Amino acid sequence: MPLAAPSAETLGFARHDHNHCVSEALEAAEERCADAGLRFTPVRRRALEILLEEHRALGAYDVLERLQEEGLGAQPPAAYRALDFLVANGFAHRIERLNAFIACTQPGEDHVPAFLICRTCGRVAETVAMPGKGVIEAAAGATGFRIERVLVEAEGLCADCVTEAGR
Amino acid sequence: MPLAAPSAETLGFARHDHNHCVSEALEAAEERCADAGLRFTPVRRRALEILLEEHRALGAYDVLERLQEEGLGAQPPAAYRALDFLVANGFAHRIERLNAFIACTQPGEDHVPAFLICRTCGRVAETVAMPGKGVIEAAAGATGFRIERVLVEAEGLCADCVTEAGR
DNA sequence: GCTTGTGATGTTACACTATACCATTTATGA
DNA sequence: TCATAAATGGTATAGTGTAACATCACAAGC
Ligand SMILES: [Zn+2]
Ligand SMILES: [Zn+2]
Ligand SMILES: [Zn+2]
Ligand SMILES: [Zn+2]
Repeated sequence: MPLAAPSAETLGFARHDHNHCVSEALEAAEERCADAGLRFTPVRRRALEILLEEHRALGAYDVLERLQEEGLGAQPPAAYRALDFLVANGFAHRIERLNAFIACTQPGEDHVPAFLICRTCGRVAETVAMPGKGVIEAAAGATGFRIERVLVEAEGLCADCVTEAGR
Repeated sequence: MPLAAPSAETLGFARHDHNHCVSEALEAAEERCADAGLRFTPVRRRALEILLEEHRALGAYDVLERLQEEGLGAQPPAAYRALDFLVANGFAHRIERLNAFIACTQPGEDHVPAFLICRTCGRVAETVAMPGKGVIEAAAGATGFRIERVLVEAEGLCADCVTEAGR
């Protein structure tokens, strides 16, 4: 590693060794795809890597832009296809509020993701929503609605931005 | 009422007297705007009425189309402005998952709305999310994130569509 | 009445997000 | 090898949302 020092950047809102976390996640994805008989093609791999590099939500066109720089697909469908694959197989999530995508922080584990979105700095943290205990589930049960997927996204200010604003 | 019989249609997923519910909600909105010093203009009133008429989520362009038929604004901004007003003042909600809007079922009351979205028939029911008791709030508190707004949207099959599919 | 400021509306033009569709290539498996 | 399915390339277009500026309506104060 000649120039760039191994960096500790902010993931979600916590610090960690970023280089390590990216490569590890990619390896894990590779392995999981092999096991599941999924094709982890160059475009899909690179798309995931792009999402992992930034720990924030990226729009499909942001991803496309980076893919284009490397000759991996030049049109919107290329990005959407890769992202759809990642979302469908649990490697990434879509943030509806932002029309954007983010790498999953616990791929492979069955979970109901929830997101904390800072409206100032745009960073996003993934956490987990309470499974099966909410009032929503109760209301659904009462009316016979069968829930297949729950989307939870919270907007507000992250700790750093609260401090900024508080001064 | 000459031709159309006073109808009992489906609100969310429950039956009710629809004519009555629309007019009542409009009157209530009128009153609340008067009290709060808000201008409940023709476009805004009609936009709310449109949302109330259908008890489902409508896209901004669906609303625009209906407004156009009556000469109330011909361009997208007209619809978006009216809808923004309704959302900002609690008369309607935006469903992020659908890029659509729906009239609030309990305007005036401070609540965290949650939605049940049927992926087959497209109907949407509003219920309430548990305020302050979820794991999300706990995770937010732990990291110093200050939540300002929470978005909860559940996708699945409504009772009718479950029955359909079950056969 | 007139002025003035604010908020609402009209209008154009454009930016951003997403998909339908068809042709071509690549991998998989009989 | 050949048939099949999956993935990609590419065009075009649909759908969603806003910036920016001009104009209009209204209410408060002179
Ligand atoms: Zn996840
Ligand atoms: Zn922040
Ligand atoms: Zn509501
Ligand atoms: Zn249904």
